[in-house]
Amino acid sequence: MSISKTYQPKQAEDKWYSYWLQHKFFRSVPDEREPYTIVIPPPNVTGVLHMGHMLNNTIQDVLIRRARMKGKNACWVPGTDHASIATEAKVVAMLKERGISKKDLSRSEFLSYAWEWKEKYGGIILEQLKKLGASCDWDRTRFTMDDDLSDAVIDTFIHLYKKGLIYRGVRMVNWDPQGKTAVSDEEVIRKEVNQKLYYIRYAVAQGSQISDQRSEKSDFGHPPSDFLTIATTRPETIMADTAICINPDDQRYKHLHGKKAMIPLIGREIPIILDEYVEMDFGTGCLKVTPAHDLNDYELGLKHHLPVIDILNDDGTLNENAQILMGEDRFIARKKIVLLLDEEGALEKVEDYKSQIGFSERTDAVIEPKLSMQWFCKMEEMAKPALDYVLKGDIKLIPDKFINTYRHWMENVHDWTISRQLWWGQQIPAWYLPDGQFVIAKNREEAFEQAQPLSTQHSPLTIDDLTQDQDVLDTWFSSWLWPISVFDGFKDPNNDDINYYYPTNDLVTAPEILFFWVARMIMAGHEFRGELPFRNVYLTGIVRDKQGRKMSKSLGNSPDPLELIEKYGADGVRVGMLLSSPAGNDLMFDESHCEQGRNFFNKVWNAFRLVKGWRVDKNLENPNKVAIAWFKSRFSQALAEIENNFSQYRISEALMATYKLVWDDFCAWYLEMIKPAYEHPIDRETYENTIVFFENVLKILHPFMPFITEELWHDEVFGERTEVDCCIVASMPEIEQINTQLLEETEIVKQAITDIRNTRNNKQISPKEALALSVKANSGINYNQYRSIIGKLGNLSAFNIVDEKVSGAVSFMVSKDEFFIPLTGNIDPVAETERLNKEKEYLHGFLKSVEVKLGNERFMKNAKPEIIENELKKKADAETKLKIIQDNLASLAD
RNA sequence: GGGAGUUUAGCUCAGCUGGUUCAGAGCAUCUGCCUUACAAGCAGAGGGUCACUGGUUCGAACCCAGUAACUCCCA
Repeated sequence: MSISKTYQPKQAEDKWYSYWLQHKFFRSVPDEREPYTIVIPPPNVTGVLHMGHMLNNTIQDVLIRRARMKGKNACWVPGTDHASIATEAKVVAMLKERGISKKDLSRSEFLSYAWEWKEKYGGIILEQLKKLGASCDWDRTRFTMDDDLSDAVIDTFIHLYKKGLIYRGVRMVNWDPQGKTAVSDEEVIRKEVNQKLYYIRYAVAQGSQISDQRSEKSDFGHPPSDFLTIATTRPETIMADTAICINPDDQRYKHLHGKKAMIPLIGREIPIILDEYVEMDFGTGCLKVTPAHDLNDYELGLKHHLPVIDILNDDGTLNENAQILMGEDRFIARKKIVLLLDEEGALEKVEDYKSQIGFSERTDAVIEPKLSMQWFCKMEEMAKPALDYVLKGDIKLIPDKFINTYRHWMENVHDWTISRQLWWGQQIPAWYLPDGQFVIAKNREEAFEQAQPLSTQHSPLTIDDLTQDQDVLDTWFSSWLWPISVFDGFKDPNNDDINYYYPTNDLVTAPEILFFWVARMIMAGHEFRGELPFRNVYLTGIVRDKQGRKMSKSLGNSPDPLELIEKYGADGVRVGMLLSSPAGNDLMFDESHCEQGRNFFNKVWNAFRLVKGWRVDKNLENPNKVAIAWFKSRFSQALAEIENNFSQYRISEALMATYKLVWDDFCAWYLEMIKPAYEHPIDRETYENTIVFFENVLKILHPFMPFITEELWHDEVFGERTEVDCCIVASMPEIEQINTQLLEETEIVKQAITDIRNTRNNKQISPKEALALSVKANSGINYNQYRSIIGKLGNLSAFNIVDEKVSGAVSFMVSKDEFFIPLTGNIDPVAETERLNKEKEYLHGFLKSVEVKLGNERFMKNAKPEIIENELKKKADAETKLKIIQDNLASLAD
């Protein structure tokens, strides 16, 4: 069987992915092996694969494949999230395109459109993950609105309600006027925005005696006692003002105590109240208090028992309470009211002003603080044990710098707004009686039973008198159950799956959703199973572009992952994603990383072509015993390093260690050491060892580059393979004995070879021209062992081990050993002397610093013995080298 | 405004308990090679006042304090 000159990723990827599926290698069922479990952070059904997913899922797949090869029962559970706001927005947009308005649809009509949309597009992202090579157990695919998962949501709602952890109340919430729903604090993105600060005059009256200045503009505003000035960024809300507040200590406004002010344009009278909350040096020191439209004002209003006047409709337009500009959008109203105020002479000035404004994560609309009736979940009680898991180290956050952030959040946790004014999602199981009382029940029948005794009506209550709450639950209210619900832990709390797979092992996710999701899963795990949901949380970074900007669709700076796969192969992209992404650090994505990944698999492919081309001659002796022994040791050494990196979740470092082992040690050194001359056969022993090494190389590469490794695994050079003898389920090589002396000596040999090549470079001698080399071994290394390696890689015609210096030769020193290349015609004694003098100078300086250290009484007294010993050794080594150099200088002078 | 983090080669990052004259890797750069596995390559090389200022120590990239710049979270 011949092998093509280059690797064809696309073909191999399709072939092996379906082969793996067909042979159910991703499938996991409980057995006697140790489980290793990851639940996927379910991507939104509306999602298309972006670079963040690529990074996240590559890491998960590396972990899963590695665990599988280490003999664990590896289970990666995939699925999608119903993402209520995002999906509902998508469906509304789709309907709009078809000329249908949501208003004209009943709830069930709308939902049937939504499900239709979900069936059509909801699976796209999972299909895309397959292209990446994700080895999920697809038979276990779940969706957060599957019947069982929805049941779990409703049951937990009821459970928490009964426990007193869920309540209903009027609160100030973040209102998204575009999505027309409340959103949680975590879904509000704050951005700094250039705004205007408007200074507006309010007339002041004695008690309730307000003069009719309103009609006489000329009188307005001259004597300071006649008006006060407030500063606001939101002039359109003045109609909702219910007080003016000043600091009681503010000397400027003592005269206003106990008086009243009048709102311009509408002439409503409001009290002037005193509170230390007001900062005297911000704005004018007079604060307009608008309880309905500002959180702080709302709290101030509660304290001072102020009325609440809400002037906004759900869509952000002004309502009849505003008295003026009714029906206008809040931003248009702002512009118009400024003109009106100016006309009336109530606008003093306008300044530029920068401040933070909240935007909806989902719709990007400016968030409006709004009072509304919502459902809440109490967090404090559940946060406590969830915090302890992390503080005690039962759950590890990687990197651990996130522990602080986590603690800070958990200690200051506030109640969670769980209702959303949407249709797509789990409808809140609250049922209202005609008189406004409500019961919490799983369905209408149960609700009716509970409701009957409560009824205050004269006529008997009928089941149809009940109406269910129109709102649905926050998406995260289903996501937080994910690690339990994917194993049916609610429906059947003692089933084999949940008992076997739960708690899961690792969770790989973005730090942005540490609180949204991770913290709440920990709470849910404790609340509903009395156990943590996972042991390690690997927090990835954000994928950014070269300029450090977050990759996003709107910026258009994100490459299409599928195109990248097309261009560099899935293996190339996987390696590219991992090359530079330590946990918790943002990843500056650069396509050149993928190129590096592609070059890497190309290297592996070509190395394979070399080995595959060899012909074995059984009669040959093995001349490569040292090379083989060296690579064995080196492989184990690297394996230990890789192992150690993985144990600390340093995945990019594990990849780099693998990369260097394969490229440098295996290809550049080992294969070059043993490579037979062109068209010459190889001995059997070397060949067989090399085949085993290659197989081991494929194994350690597999988690990073699953496709090419599987492709090569099945080549005939490895002998017959059964149908299920695949790289994906091969067992990882184990660490064997490491011969440290051999490794150290080989490093010296490699350095000597480099120096030979260097000499060639400097003297412009072709690599093809064989050279003679002599070594005076002062270190005790037996160079006979390395004769063939040095001879081959250095292209030597002779290699002599000598006891005396060779005069008239180019020389170099590695460790303590001296090497000589007789190149009489080529030596420049002046340059050589200069070089040696430089070396001498350096060693003198070095020696001096060591001697100073050793002569320092306090060093000798305080330093650890092994450090002193090391310094003594350094001294001795330097002295030996110095002596050699001096000898060389002397012989040059002859 | 409060809290956290970062700052080491042109770029991306290592540097674990302070101890090889002030330091490593990959990529990029430069020089020479189309040497029948690989130019997506081979062989070499250069490149750093470890952000700044002080302190602790026999000894600091590492510990402490302050300064600056950037990033993130919360208000």
